[in-house]
Amino acid sequence: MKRAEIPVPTIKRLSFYLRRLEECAGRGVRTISSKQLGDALGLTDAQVRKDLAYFGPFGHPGIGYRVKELVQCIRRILGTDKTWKAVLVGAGNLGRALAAYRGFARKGFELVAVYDADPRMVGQPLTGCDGKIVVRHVDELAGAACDLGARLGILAVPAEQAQDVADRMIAAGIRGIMNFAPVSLTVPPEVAVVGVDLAVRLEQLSFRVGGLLAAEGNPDSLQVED
Amino acid sequence: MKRAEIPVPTIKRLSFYLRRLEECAGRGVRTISSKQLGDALGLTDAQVRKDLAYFGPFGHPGIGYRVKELVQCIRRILGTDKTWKAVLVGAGNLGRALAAYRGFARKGFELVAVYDADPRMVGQPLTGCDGKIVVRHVDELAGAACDLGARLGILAVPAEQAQDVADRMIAAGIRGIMNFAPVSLTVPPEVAVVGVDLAVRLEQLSFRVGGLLAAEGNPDSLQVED
DNA sequence: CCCTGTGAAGAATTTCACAGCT
DNA sequence: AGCTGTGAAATTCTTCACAGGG
Repeated sequence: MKRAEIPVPTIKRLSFYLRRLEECAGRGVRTISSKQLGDALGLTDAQVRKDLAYFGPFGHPGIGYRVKELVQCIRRILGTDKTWKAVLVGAGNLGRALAAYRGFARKGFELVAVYDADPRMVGQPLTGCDGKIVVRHVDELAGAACDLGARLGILAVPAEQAQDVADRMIAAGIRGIMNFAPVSLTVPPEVAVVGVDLAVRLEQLSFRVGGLLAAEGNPDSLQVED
Repeated sequence: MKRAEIPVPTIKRLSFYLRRLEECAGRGVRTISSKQLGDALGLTDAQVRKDLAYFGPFGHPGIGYRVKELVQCIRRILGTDKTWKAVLVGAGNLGRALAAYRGFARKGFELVAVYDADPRMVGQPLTGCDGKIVVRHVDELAGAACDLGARLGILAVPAEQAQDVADRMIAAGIRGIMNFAPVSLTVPPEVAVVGVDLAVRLEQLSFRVGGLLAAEGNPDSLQVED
């Protein structure tokens, strides 16, 4: 098998395959066919096979894919077989909810520090996260990656401050940013950014329920996973 | 201009155009060229023009696009020129953070009720949201859309309950669901679903920073807005 | 027979490049 | 000159369809 260029859509679907496979593994399912996996996600069997085949011949003809084996492989591809340390900036409503979110730890992401610019927040302990994390002032962010070993940053500050904080994160050695602020960040090419803008998602929903196309009785696909 | 089929990627980008345009409008910018708008979002000028031209000849040759005019048009296309009423199910960490999130109201989404299955939650008032919203029991959801006029539902419950609650929402008349649970929902074709799975996004970030491709020194695009 | 991996065909999307308006 | 709207070309992605293994 050749190491071709992997399509971007394939990479996005990998996470959904993994999610479903982990669920199957939890239910004790041993093997799954491309058809079964695809049906659960609204994809064709050919799509599933082609996606997975980019990374190696994981399937077993006549059998399908071994669930536990495939889970391991996809985790390694996505990089979630290792533990990632992350810092969070912004201890407002959203930031605190994110800090308390169990899903991060479950996927191997460890929050090592939380920062905020508001002096009233600084020094407060965070509820919900098992560790004894205390909010620090954002000025202490410099060097965080070196000192704490963090390579990922979660950005949960207002739009106006997002670019500035992103710059500080990068200066501190952060290599990947999960951006909850409703702006497009400008970053050097070696830094990765994934955006999570709730307003944007809401607009997609609004469009599909009552936007221009829906108003014209268009029987389009109404599912948007990503 | 003919009413052709609009590409899905175009629809997704519309939200990002709008976000940028609203920011420009706020700074008093009157007109913007496809080049300027594209650069801010990492797209080509041709892409921007083609996307916008699907919906009408909004541009003015030699001038560009009038910002306020275009904001209005895109809002109408997306359906965010109207107010949408929504219910939220799940008053845990995430649910409460979402209820307090100002961005919803700012985009014209009005939260009219919040539900939870935990009896300890029921009856508690929600902090952060200006209204006097009290958590109700999820059994009261039936008929919510009729009674309160809600057409959108925000699903912030654990994965195990997500499908069941989605079914109840649909029975209650909800037509669009924003799903924060890490599962793919099965819904009738006339119901729209947009998923927001933080674990999935985190995996995308992990992949780009240290996954299989990154490990091989691949100089791919590291930006994922959506 | 059931299932995967894959070349080839087909469909969708992006980029190019240029006519035409200001 | 500067900029849009748009066919046509180029590219990317998905589906088809079948050879071959279990």
